[in-house]
Amino acid sequence: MNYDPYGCPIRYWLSIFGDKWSLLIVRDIMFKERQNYGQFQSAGEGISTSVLASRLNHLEKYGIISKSHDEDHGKRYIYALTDKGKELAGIIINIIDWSEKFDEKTLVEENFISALRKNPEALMKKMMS
Amino acid sequence: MNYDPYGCPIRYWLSIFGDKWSLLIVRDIMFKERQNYGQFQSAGEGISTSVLASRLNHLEKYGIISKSHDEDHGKRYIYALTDKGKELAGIIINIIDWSEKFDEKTLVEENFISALRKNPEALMKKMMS
DNA sequence: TACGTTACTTCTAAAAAGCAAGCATTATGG
DNA sequence: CCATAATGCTTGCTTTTTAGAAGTAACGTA
Repeated sequence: MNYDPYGCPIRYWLSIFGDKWSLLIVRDIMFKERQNYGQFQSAGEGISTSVLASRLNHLEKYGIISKSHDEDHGKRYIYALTDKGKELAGIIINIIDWSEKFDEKTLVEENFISALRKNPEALMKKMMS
Repeated sequence: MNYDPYGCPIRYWLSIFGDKWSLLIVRDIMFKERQNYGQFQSAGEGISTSVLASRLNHLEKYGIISKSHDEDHGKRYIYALTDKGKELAGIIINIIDWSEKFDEKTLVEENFISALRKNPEALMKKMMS
């Protein structure tokens, strides 16, 4: 049980998601249909605006999210998941599964958990669409 | 597509693994058979000793790793994955899969990747044993 | 052309991480 | 039974990162 230590996939993951906020932004887009700056900020998680700006840049730079003008709304931008970002679904499903299993305080909708454990592939496809 | 915002599983994950080092320690135990302080420290990743000590405490506190005396070796301790820690295998497999797919610089043994994509369940069981 | 909305940037203080050094505990060799 | 070495930390200081409040810039609307 081993793999090449150079170009480690775990380190790559950590270079993008090794902080308290980046994965929450992905979660917000994926599950909560948040898509612009104000929505991320007022999500109640308490991210400071300076860190939010830097995380959005970071995620865009690494190709996880895209940024485009919202035609109908002044200076507003729309942040969305790229394909690379959507394909985080598999990881996120596993995180949800694991947390639900080991943390008493974690609450996940029963529908979601049973879908996850019965047919994860189908759930993933739904999440990525 | 939604789940209850309270007791969020992603936040639980981040409370344990939302930093640059914790997941690397798990990787070291899982794949590199490292199991004591000196081995983690000299792994070449550059973790500072004070942070290493705090991360090991943290992981132990959250039930990811266990700490026991090495009977044969002076003051040495053995750090090992608990069941909860071993069950991170599913998440880690997905991270490896994703990184390999999207990062050119990431290198994973071909055997591992093909095992992962052909029969992830079997690989997981192997990893957890 | 003033005003609200949105998306940031800037500044300062607090917290965390990095780094070098030192200390404590447990063998081990003389 | 005392000096030495190996291991696992702890401590104190410096540097980097984050938090929080405030301010600015771009855009559309009245």
